[in-house]
Amino acid sequence: MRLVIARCVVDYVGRLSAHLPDAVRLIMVKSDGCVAVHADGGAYKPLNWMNAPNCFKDEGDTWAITNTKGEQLQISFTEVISDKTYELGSDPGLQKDGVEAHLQELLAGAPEALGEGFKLIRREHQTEIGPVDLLCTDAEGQTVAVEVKRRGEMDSVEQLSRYLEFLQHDQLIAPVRGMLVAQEFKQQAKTLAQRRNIEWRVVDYDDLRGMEQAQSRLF
Amino acid sequence: MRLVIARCVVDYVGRLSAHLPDAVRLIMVKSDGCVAVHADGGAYKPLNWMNAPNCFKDEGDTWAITNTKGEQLQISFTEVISDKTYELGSDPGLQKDGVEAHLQELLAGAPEALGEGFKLIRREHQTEIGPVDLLCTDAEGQTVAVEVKRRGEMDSVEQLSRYLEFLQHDQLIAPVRGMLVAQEFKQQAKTLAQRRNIEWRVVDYDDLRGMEQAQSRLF
DNA sequence: GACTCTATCTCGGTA
DNA sequence: TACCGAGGTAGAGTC
Repeated sequence: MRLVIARCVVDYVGRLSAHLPDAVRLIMVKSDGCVAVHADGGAYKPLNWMNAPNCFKDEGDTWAITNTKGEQLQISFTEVISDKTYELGSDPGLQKDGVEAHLQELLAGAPEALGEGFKLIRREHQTEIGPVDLLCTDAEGQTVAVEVKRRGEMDSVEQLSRYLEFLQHDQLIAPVRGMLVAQEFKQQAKTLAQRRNIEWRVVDYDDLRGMEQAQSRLF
Repeated sequence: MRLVIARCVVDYVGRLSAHLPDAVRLIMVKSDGCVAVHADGGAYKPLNWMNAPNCFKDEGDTWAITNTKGEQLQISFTEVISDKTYELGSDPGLQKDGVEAHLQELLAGAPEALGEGFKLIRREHQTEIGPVDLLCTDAEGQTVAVEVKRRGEMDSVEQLSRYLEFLQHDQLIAPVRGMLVAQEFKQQAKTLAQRRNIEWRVVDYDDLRGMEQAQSRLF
């Protein structure tokens, strides 16, 4: 990784045009070739950047970095204060826990957490406008389309509404109930769900984990 | 700005849990107190971070950074390779050109780009649930609610649908046509728009600029 | 402070 | 490759 502290002017032309007047900044060049220009503030997002893969041209006091789509980042240096390169080696990578995918996985393994007699038909059921997280049947054998979220907000209700709109026209599946499942809900989401005749249910991540472990001990 | 190159283990506990095994990384601390942990690859997004404002506790070989929501980032150093601080000064900031606001501006100045005989009634027409980008009349004098986007996606169709729902109940305005305008559209957005009886139209940014310039030369 | 919407979103998955 | 959806989305603007 190359770290350059320098006074510079930066221009980006691509999906939009952006210009940075002359000032001292950090320019980070990673070993995969991506470049980021950071100011000393403003969270982790750089002011300007160019992802890998790209073509890097060093013209002395100006760098011209172009990607395959023709977008270009140009950095003109007026004063280089520091220029150092470090060997970092490869990174073992980030391990995440507690995202939506895990919640969906746990629910697929324990559909009865959604309601008594619930059985899983399939995960990621494809429709014309995207995949429904879980397709189940309830105790009466009626189909239930389930949308799983970490937090239930308005757009979750709309997403499920869209799916239902299409599923109700699928003769193999209709009629369908809609159910929104999340660890917490915003009041607005509950209100909208009720108006749309969509059920909502709070599930607890740790409880589900417990159920899964209890089940795995049974077999 | 403080730049530390170090072998370290990182843990984040907050909205999710994330763990980084021991490896050499760059830790960037900006003057506003935000912290970012970068690997030597993977675009500009850090592996882990904590935005400002936060409480930074240096316990020697471990940093504990906590924000007001109780989320915590913990960095344990096993070997510090470099630790340097630079004065960057304040940044004049980024100047952008070519975002949605400009597209809306150009269309407001050239409504005929939306269809023959189109005339602008007003921009940012307020409804109970938010502003409609452009309100126009078509050649027949019927009102058209126009939503402007850089890219037309499903969310855009939903947004316009919501507005139309309210506008159709406004006796001064109804009946209203809905039109989605963008530089490009996703297929699913087109499908959903068609189902909702919403028109969609591709416009070209450079063409619009040309129209505007041609018009300004006329007067 | 809460809500809404944009973003050179980024990033990972999948067809 | 393109498309789709999640995100510790972040960040800006509005109310």
